[in-house]
Amino acid sequence: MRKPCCDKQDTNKGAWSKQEDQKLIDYIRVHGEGCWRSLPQAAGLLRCGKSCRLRWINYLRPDLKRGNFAEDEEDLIIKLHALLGNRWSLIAGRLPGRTDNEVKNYWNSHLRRKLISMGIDPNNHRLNQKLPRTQNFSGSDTSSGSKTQACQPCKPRKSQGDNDQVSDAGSCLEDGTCTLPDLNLDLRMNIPSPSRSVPVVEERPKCMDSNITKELESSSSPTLVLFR
DNA sequence: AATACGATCAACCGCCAAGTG
DNA sequence: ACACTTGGCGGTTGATCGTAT
Repeated sequence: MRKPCCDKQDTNKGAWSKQEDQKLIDYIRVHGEGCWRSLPQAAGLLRCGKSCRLRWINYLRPDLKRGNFAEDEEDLIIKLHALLGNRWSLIAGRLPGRTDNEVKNYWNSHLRRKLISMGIDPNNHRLNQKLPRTQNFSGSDTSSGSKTQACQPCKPRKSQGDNDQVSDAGSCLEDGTCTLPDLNLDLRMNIPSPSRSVPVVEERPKCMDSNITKELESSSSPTLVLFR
């Protein structure tokens, strides 16, 4: 039997109140992030540590960029998804100010549909021959362009979740349905001139960045529907 | 105006991997 | 080497809001 992450009976659940937000912000301002398990008690919150972490990362962090996704952000998400599959944290790591949750939600609510409407299978980024594909991506033709075939070389982080997404990986190379685009990926957001502290991806901790870079570099198979 | 329906997004859940003793 | 703890991730759920009927 798995141990719960915290003593559920003493914790609040559901939407956060302003007071709770403020407590969390105040505490992290003083003590910094980390030690999520003990944080709630220390901060005087009746929440489990996981909940605090999520709230901070997805909503309260000062460097979050909220609001609609720009067209270049959309394109980047699609490209990265073609490469990485549902590895939202990695994708979000290339989008300054965006969280994995936000990217995931945006994918599921907007981009998936968009690809489908273009006749592209959002799981493997391959053109679905049966569907019409007369529409431009993103409604305008500025960022859309050559639609090339894609498949997914990504290796799932774990054996479960991604499986269905990547099961098809590489198959397009074999079955010859995919034309080979030149993989012209500039997988980084251009930040015009950040007036302040939007953290650039390089700041992302751990080895994430080097991993993704390696992955991209080693990705010899053209997997993307490119929008350019 | 009321209701139904769909879309969106914040939050939770369960699993996994890394770290530690 | 093993067990346990903790942080992090992706999938899913449910509340809320907007739109159509």
